[in-house]
Amino acid sequence: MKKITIKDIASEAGVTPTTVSYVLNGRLNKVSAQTVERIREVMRELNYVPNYSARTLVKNESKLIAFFVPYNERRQDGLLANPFYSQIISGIEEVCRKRGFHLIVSGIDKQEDYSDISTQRNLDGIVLLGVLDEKLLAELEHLNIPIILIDSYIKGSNMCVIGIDDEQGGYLATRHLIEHGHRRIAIVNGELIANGVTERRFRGYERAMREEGLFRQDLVYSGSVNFDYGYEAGRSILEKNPDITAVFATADILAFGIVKSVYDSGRTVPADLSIVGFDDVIFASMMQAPLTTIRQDIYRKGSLATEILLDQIQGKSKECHEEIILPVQLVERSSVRQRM
Amino acid sequence: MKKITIKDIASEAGVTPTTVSYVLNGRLNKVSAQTVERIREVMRELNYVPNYSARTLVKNESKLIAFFVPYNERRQDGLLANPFYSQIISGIEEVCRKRGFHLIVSGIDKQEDYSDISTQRNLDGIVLLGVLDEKLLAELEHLNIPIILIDSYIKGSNMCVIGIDDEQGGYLATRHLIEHGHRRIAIVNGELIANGVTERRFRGYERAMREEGLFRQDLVYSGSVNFDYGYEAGRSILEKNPDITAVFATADILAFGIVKSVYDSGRTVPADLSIVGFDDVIFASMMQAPLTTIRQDIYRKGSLATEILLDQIQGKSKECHEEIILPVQLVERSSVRQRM
DNA sequence: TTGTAGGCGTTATCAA
DNA sequence: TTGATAACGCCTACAA
Repeated sequence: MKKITIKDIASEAGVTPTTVSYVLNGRLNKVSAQTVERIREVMRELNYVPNYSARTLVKNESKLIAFFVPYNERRQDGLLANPFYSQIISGIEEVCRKRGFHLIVSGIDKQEDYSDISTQRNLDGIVLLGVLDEKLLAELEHLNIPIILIDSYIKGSNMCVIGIDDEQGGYLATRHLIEHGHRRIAIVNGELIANGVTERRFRGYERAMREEGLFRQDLVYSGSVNFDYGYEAGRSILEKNPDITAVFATADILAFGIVKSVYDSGRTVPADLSIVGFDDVIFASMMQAPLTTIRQDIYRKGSLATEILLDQIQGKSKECHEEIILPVQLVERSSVRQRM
Repeated sequence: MKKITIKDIASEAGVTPTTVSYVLNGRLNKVSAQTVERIREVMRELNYVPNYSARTLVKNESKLIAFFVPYNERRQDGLLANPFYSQIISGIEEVCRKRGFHLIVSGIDKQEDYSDISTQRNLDGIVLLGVLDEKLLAELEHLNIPIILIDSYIKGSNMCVIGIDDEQGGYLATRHLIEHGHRRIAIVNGELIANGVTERRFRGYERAMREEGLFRQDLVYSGSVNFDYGYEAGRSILEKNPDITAVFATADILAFGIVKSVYDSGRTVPADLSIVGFDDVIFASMMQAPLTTIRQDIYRKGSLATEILLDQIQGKSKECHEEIILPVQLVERSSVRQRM
């Protein structure tokens, strides 16, 4: 199947490529109404579809953005298997599609990858998840295209940041447990990387605990953010610290692991252990004993980030220096019990 | 930041763009060893990154493939929120990355979208999920690029198809329940679209049931493949058909809904209702009462599909007419009880 | 071993 | 209102 180009349209319509290009780019005041109509008709007949590579080359805009996810080699079950990622991609993809952009999705390990893809493809913009490396950000600024950071607590200049109030979320979760009569409340956590979201959630926990004089270092469990670590931490709590009555898990996926360990040991949630999660991943509400958790609108995070990014790309909005903080909210379900 | 082009490299190295292009394209026999070295060095110094748009334009290959997911307007929670999708994307993305391709992810509603994106971007290949429309396939063949179908039971000529033995999976699941002493076994199902995967799974169920003379039309529940319908079907079974002791759910997500409805009615799994799912989505094993289910390797489906596609693109493999059937396997966990 | 010239499909500038 | 022409960055015959 031969490719239809602007030239084919031109000769078929009896004009030059230039004229066709005009109507293609909406310069309708420069072309007579009837020529416009004729050209349009030919385009329909021949089923013309523009070539973005050519267009990108001359216009220096690609209608292409990328979503980059930091990638650890350790994670062998696949980069995006975490439901959190898929929900966020969902939001990004949908906005892209509706606004005529295409979306490249890629995991990233080495630093250069970011800028390589971006210059190779002439990306118009980038959505970046959870990046915490200042050097990297500096590098990215060189690219000179709009970038929006999701869940980062450091930022480059002229980059939008969108996130949630993680500290407040951690505080809310912990307060909820305290108000339900719990005193010995553990936190199960990812690695406490400086400026990461889990660190903020931890701080919220710490604040709530200190307010009541309840904070103790041996209530803090730190590992990786995945099911297996949650399970492990759960077992350890049940076996070695049976006086702990409640746990704040800084991610639902951790909470799931803990819940499982409770049941596997013949106990139940919330009778034997109360749990509050974080994220409100889609599965949190699906469990038999639905998880009380801190809700953030993950889909919205992705879609809003993309709206802002595309606005910037299309010059609809100024450069963006402030942070956008989406609200968090405690969703009460069935994983916390009231103690006397 | 000025863009570094092949010309900059050339002038810096004291040669012409042609020579640079040679080393870029591995025509090393055409260039003297020292010039190669010099050019390479300059490229490193200047941090040269090739422009894929330009390259695509002349070579007519883009190093870009797309993953298309059929999109229903009905689904408002976001296209990819289903963990099944995220696991499959994971597999696709990783193979792409490792083999130097980039991946576009897009939902698709209207038929034209497929071919539009593909010609706009000069896609080198396409991974298509669950497409059942013959007309569409015919259209796609026009594109004349490798396409691989995942989970389709109809196929165009010269398209690879990769799937699993859905019929066998349905059969295995049902046999498992029969062997555990169940007689009244319901099936909870998506819409029975001709040639869809759920239809095959249904057939496996039907065969197993008929073998034992157990098949009855009123044991068949059909709706949409999502949590809510599972819940609804579960309630209906418990209330109106309490003599049903077991259910085969043709997707884990349906099973989750059923499980929830059982617990919500004050009953438990598997004491009051035995359940077998299908897919072995990542959550299936995470539940407190882990789900007995038919396992398919979703990640592998994505990665293998992509390997095959890229092989075809790079001419490593011939055109592909056969179907690839990945094995399924019953994973016994805790959602089925033995009846006397 | 290296260079020249033309072209990939599109847009932008300037002229007609 | 339309058309020539050059340019975007790169590749490939072909020539030197």
